[in-house]
Amino acid sequence: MSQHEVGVDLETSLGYLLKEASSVLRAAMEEVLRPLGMSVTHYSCLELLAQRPGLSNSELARGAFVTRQSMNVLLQALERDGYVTRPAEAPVGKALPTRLTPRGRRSLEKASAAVRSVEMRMLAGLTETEQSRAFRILQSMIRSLRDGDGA
Amino acid sequence: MSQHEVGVDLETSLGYLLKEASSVLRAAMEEVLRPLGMSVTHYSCLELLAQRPGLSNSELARGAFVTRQSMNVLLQALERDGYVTRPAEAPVGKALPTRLTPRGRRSLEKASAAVRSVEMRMLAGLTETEQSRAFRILQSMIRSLRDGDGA
DNA sequence: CGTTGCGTGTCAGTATTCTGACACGCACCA
DNA sequence: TGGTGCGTGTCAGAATACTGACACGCAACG
Repeated sequence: MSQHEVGVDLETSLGYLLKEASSVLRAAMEEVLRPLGMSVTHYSCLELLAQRPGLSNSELARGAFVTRQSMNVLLQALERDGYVTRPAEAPVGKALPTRLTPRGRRSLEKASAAVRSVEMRMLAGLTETEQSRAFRILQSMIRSLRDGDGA
Repeated sequence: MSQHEVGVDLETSLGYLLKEASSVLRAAMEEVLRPLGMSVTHYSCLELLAQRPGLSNSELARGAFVTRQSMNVLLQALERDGYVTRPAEAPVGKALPTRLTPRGRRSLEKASAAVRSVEMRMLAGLTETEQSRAFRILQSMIRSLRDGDGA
């Protein structure tokens, strides 16, 4: 029942392995983020804002792979606790550009270091060449899946 | 602010790319599974049972990357709808070995073909060599993260 | 000028998953 | 014989994310 399968063989499926890797990575991130009182989405939001200041709620949602509704609840909490700021009025359109406060930036520093250590650990057994290959391969997978999206 | 970063550069982070790939793959799977009235976890459970009959609730949960509590609610629904069977009494210990019914097997066939087509699309732009490399690289990442788990 | 399409923020309700906790069965070892 | 550790199934509650829907601002086009 495990050879000449019409379906998907879990032992050799790259899709399954991809999901497993992502799951283990997420768990490892949660582990180091929990002591800092931060969730993965929480961290993702702050990191996105540090690298691309002024992102709107919808853009943050896309970057963190959640819906804008979910990101909005998070942003409201972050704003309430003084980690980010949003203008009361939209400078253009309806999009509210969000920015980190000094407190948010400080909070991110420790988290970012922690996450970076996790990523280093993940890549520990790989050569530079393998890492570049992994990068290109993953990008190819993403592109292939996106292209055939509405086809 | 994007070079010599202490933190994580989203543009070059393998961790971020991994999450993105996983997210896109999940979305693609949901898209082809929805017409069949099946969620990703739903499908994962059936596929696991097809390839490893007699798995317990906890084992299925680990295989599908959810908690046993979540898997249990799913299993109860699947059992109620006649896709799987579980004995009333545990043959040994407390673990209840689960098996697909003919109906479950039939339902899985279409889903498995659909998911397989998604995986084929994902790998369309990759050579055989690249696929083997991807496999080994992902396994290395998983092992590295798991090893340093409780360290 | 109107209207069509697209992206956005937001409200409400639903679903899903998770965390915490308890009791049970088995294996191991003192 | 009794105790300890581990894995399991299950109940209850909370957190989280999602789907659906609405109104608004902007740009493109007739």
